Amino acid sequence: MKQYHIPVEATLDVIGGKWKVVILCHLKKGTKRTSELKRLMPNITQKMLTQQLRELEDDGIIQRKVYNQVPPKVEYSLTDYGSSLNTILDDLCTWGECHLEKNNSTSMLITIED
Amino acid sequence: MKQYHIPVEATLDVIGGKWKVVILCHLKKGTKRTSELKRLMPNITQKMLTQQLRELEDDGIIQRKVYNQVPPKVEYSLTDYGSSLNTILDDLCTWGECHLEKNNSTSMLITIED
DNA sequence: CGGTATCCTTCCTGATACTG
DNA sequence: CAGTATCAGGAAGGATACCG
Repeated sequence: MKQYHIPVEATLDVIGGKWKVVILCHLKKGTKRTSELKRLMPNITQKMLTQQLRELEDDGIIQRKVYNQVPPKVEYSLTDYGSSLNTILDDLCTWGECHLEKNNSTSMLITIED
Repeated sequence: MKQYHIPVEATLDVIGGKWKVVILCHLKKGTKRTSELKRLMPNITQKMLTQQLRELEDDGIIQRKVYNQVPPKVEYSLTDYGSSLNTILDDLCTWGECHLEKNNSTSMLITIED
């Protein structure tokens, strides 16, 4: 069993992956299909997207719903437990916005509209 | 210039390093010497500790104070700007505590007393 | 459309030695 | 004490091709 030295390490184990916070920020706004997530994160590879989604699912943060149809359709959404991260996710987003403003670098931001 | 797709990526660029949140959680409780940080994080290597501290310093999150004496003494502390992360750090810690409790895994936690 | 498998690069670790 | 340097090995992440 894994051993931590301070509790925050447990949080990082769950949301510390390179793309997990970004994925959760998108899912916080609502259910998304795999292809939607991919489009919202142009720089993520298919492999990493699947991998990070699986780990979040295994930790009970997100829910995976498969529609048995052709072509396939898979939807991801936050679980109730995952929603307990909403405050943190909001604060992380807000801090990022302020950080960008502070550096007069709003031009650094490209927002892909939903 | 770096391009982001959503603001939270800017936050992750600053505190997304493998050990940065843990370091910041320790510094939030007060100024620490290098050796203290090393003791609080037994699993971090000297190299990574120095590296993560440098990056945090470059981003204006922490302050490095060198005392010109023998043996050398170096102290690290949060800057005012770094303190703007305090709420986030607290929430991350709290969530980790709840997560550990939920999994009935308080035994997973080893706290090294200051 | 969603996911796997393979290969490759980069980052991180561990150990050790060395400097001011 | 704090930091740098080196090098080997492992883990995490990325690029590409392929499958149902």
